[in-house]
Amino acid sequence: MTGAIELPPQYDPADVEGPRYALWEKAGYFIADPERDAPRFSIVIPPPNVTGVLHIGHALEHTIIDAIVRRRRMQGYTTLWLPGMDHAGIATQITVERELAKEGLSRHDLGREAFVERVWQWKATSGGKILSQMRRLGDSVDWTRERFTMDPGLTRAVQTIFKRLFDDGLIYRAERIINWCPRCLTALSDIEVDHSDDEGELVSIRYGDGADSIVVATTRAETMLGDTAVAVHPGDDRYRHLVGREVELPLTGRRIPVIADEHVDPAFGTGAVKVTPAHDPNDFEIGRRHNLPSLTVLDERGVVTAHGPFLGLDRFEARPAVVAALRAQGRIVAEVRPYMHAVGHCQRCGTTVEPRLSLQWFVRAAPLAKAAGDAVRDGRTRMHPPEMAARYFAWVDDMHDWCISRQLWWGHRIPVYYGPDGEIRCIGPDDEPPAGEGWRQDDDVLDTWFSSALWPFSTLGWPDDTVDLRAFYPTSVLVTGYDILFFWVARMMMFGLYAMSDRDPASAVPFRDVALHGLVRDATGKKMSKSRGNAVDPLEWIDRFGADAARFTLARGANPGSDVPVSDEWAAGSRNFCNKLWNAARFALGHGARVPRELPDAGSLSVPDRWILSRLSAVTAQVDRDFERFELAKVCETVYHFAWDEFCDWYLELAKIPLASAGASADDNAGVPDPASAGPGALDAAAETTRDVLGFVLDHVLKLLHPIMPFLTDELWTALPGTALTGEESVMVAPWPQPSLTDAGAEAEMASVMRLVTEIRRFRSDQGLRPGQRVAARLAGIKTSPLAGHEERIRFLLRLSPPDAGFTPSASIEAEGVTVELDTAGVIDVAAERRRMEKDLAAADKVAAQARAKLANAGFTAKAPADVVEKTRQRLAAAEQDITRISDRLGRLPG
RNA sequence: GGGCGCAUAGCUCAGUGGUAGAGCACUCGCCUUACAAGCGAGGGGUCACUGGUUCGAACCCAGUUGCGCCCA
Repeated sequence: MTGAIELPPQYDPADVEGPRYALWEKAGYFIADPERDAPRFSIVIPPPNVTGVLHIGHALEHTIIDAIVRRRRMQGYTTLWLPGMDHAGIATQITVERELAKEGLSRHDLGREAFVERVWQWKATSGGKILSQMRRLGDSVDWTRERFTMDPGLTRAVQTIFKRLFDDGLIYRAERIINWCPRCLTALSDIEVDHSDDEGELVSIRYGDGADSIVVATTRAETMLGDTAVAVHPGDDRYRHLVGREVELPLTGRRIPVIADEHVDPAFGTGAVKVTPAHDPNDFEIGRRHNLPSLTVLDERGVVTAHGPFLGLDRFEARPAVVAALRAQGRIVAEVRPYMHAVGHCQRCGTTVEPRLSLQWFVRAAPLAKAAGDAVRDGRTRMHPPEMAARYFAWVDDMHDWCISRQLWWGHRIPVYYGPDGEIRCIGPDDEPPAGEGWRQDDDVLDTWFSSALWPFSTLGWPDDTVDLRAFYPTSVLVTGYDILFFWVARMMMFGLYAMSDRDPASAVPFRDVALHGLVRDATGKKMSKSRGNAVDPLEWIDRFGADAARFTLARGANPGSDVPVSDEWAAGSRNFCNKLWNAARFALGHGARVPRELPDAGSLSVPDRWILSRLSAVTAQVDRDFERFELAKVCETVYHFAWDEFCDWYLELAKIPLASAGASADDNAGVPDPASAGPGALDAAAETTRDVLGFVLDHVLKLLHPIMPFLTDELWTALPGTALTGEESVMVAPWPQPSLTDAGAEAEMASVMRLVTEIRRFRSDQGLRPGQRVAARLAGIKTSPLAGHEERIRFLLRLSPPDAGFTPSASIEAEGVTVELDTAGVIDVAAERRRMEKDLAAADKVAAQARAKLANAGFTAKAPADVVEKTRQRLAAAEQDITRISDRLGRLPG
């Protein structure tokens, strides 16, 4: 009948994944049609770096996004997941400069224009590896809308917003202390600096002599060459006599003033601090307040420029040299070494950041940041999990101005021109740059994050009023790591609200929901890193376990806002789950399962049918609830448990009864008890119903799992007869399932069957009876029990044969109101049976004691809800019955 | 120093007032004709500590200890 019977017994993802992705792409399923009459759902990719390759963090993020997007697509939304990359100014420039260096060239040898051209060439040949890797993962992105931050359209967006901000006074140029990387030779914003506690030294130096001397402590002795004051607290009596006087700055011969400033902490060190306005942000502020000169003593590479013996020394060479020279003069009063203190490092290259006084462009953050905070405060944008909003507020409510100029060539060049007479002109994308003698454009480019901050609308065509922009902005959800809440989320909020300020406030936000995920960690919760050697390569996982297994492993750990531990073992477990589904489908297809046009009416459904359908309804509803709350881990847990522990372990086993009975020969039918009353017609009808229910449940399970495990589910779904009824060729575009029937009675009945079966299995296991061994048994009392209709099912699951003429029960077990008498051919392990019963007795005793204690408490019976009291009474009664029964049996055990 | 969070089985984590759970790991028995990447059964927890609220606390409150992260 179906070719599906020939499915191999093991699932091989390698056979399936590539062709299936190609099929989806060819069919155009990923493409969003904004003209279609349907609700819309959009997500922009957090743009990976053009120099990057797919790492496990991307795999996690993309799994989450793809799952969300695929479900919405199945729900009928016009769904856009927009892919693309950012140009990664510093990283890309470093990469290409490194290539050039192999040819013995620097970017200056090429010149700006040729260098930028060279970067574009590099991008064309070596950049964007991650895009093809995303296909391996199954990302259902709309490739026709792929964007890059340096594209003409996005560049136009950058120029447009720069000009607007400039005209609104929200962008300004100023000489400030900024974070400078002496290796990348560019300014960095505050958040591109990573702080760590490093070993250093704290050196106390005596400035001046005799009564006019004062001791200052510093971790950066070499900067003393640029000191222009010593500051003390105005209320500090120790130094009151010195304020207003001058002391001699050692090694330089300069005399510098002692000043009083409120911001000096009198309790720290000696209470006196050296002031180097050109090389320390705090000192810069002190300098501004007191009109101190700023003396730059280090150049852009961190080399000493102050004339004297230290000229030309690197800052880290100059430090010990300065200390040695001071020591020689007897000016070192104290040294603490090692001294742990916070040191900033360039996020890209790790070099110690140098605070540097320079002329840079800044975004005035306060008004933009306030709007960004308010949008979350008033619920226009919701954070998941909500606790994360606290961090967001802490950042946006106290945001420093953002340094946006970078001394690079790769990036969006600042659209500002300087005239011969000191004019400054900012031009928009459609303006002619000023021509004429003496005009030149600013040399610097903008921070990459400046363009990334526009991503949710620049990618949709802004500043033009495009169809896409109208259809897909605001985007529905932003999925990203909590570690870049500041980098990205806050800035997209700021720029989105600003650029869209002509819209109503509720639809000016760049996204309605922000779903934050954590970092992927190893099995013991350690951060993954190349140096530690514990990093997982997602492509290797895909090769070894399949993309679906890799995705399931990640999704299964994806609790909102929490880190995600993973290991090879867990990925193997996910692969096993894939294989389980594969085999469940193999069984079902081999037995004629097909998706019915509609479910058979309730009257022709068996109790197991109604049970599994009822459970499926509950699972479907639960999956929907969890998807809405971005609880991917719970989605996985729920479906995994249903598919494996309920559908496979119980329903499929029970389905073998009607399937084997119908039209089967006596031989095929071995072991399956014939219901004496049913004729062949009834048997066939039961089998047909079972085929329908099997197909129905399988169809739903595959749909529910498709967002997480797209490849396997589509492979099986398309093999399942009946799925194409409504014309869909792929589960990707099939309608998302809805709960069907609910039947609490069937659920309770099946729960009872399962408890009984498990109880007898326990006996069999304790007695060492092999699983396959048939045992003659009598189910006494079943006819009058609630399980009356289930005898053949119980017999089948337990491999119990009917009592024959010589039936001699050697053991009996009472459970669920049924007494199961077994003929174990006289062989019974009495000791094992005694252990089993004593254990049951102890358990019942414990339950009874707990329940009795509760009921003895007058407060409990008086104040607890009636149903809770009643349940406790029932529990006690049941336990007491068990105690009586088990004690009685124990007493009658031989020996 | 400020803020946020965490502490539940060997490991990683769910569980937000009413009988402590899952995956993996572990023990025993099984090639039972969908699946050994499997099947059946089992062991394992003073829910960090102390106090409080409550008839009842893993859960709510306060404090303590330890750990993590963000910011300065």
